[in-house]
Amino acid sequence: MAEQRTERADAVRNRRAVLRATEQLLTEGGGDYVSLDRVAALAGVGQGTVFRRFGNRAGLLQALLEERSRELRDAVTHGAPPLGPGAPTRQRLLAFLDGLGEIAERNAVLLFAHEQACAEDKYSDPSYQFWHRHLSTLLADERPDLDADFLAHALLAVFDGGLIRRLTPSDDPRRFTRSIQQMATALLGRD
Amino acid sequence: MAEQRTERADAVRNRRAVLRATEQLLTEGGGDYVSLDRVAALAGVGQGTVFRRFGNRAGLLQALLEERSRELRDAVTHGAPPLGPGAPTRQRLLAFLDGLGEIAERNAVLLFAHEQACAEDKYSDPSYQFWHRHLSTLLADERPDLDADFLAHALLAVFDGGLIRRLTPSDDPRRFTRSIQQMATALLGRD
DNA sequence: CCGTCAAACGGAGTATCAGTCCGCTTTGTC
DNA sequence: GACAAAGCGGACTGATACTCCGTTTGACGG
Repeated sequence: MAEQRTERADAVRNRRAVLRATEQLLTEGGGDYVSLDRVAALAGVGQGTVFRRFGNRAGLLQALLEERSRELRDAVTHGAPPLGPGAPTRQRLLAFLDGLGEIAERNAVLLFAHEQACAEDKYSDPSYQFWHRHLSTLLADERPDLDADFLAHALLAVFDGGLIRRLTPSDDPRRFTRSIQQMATALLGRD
Repeated sequence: MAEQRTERADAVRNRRAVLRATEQLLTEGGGDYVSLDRVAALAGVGQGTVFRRFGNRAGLLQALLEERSRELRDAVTHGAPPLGPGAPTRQRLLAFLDGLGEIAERNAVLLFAHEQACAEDKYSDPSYQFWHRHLSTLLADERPDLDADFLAHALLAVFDGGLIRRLTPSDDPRRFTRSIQQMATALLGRD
């Protein structure tokens, strides 16, 4: 609970270097290109450092993903409408899908690499659980007659890196988001 | 196109042995336990044989999966209603989800291993494309106003090995199928 | 400014796999 | 039974995730 010692200066420097190296390798050569020795080499650190910091490959990608979705997470809990509390449920839901969709579209490669690395633990990941809880709550509020827990999983399952890559042509980068919003609307019905 | 030579007797024997070995390892120790040298050893063949026959790890799992879904595939194209042609679209769709759901529930581990191994190629897989085409056609027929192509991908995305494992408690083995049927029904609306 | 020590580091080492290669064996056929 | 083609085996390669431990570094009290 209490306070943790301040992170050592070299530790901070290295953590950043590793994340930036990961980003660079990811854009340069895709998910498979991000091997941990390459990351370490490019960041100018030893492999041990990478692992001490991030635990494993999945943790590294996870950290990067979280860095890129922190804003949405905050907006959803403390932000203003339509994302944050206060707005009508249906509107919040569509706004949330828009936000998550944009992140996913812009990070399809990272998302895919993360899914591969996570394997089964994807569902125990705090980030996943957060999105799931949020979605599930909104869905339950709007359609108490349906199985909100399942539907939340189902909607999140569509945020698949590989699928999004297929469904995101460069001339229409928001195609995926539009489609999933349409799907959610159909799911909620006209009411 | 013409005819291919009949498969040599030893080849048949080995192919079967490899598939059976894969099954056994899968149930014994899960997806990660199925390494190709283990499969080869248990089947009593060399690794080369496994690769010549199945191409790679994904191909091996794919073959097993296809073996276990061939029946549904046939029923969908040539079978009697409610799966086959002739029945009302909505009924065919629910019957199809029931069939695919049962296969998925019973083979969640295999499904998961296959997804891991396939990586991105999952979507180019003939089996995937077949299910997608079928679903897409049915959806387009029932709700021409929606994006059937996307919805078919979305529904198939929910057939995720890891998710199904989580959603399939032993005391209620059809939970997943029921939920996805409910979801499809909501999606199609009351009409 | 310096001594101390826990925290952090580096990178060689380990274990495990997917997938290849090529000399040898089996099978089907005439 | 001889021949060619199809198939076989398993050692080998290359890649990669992750570990281990001797060494270095930085924060901090004196």
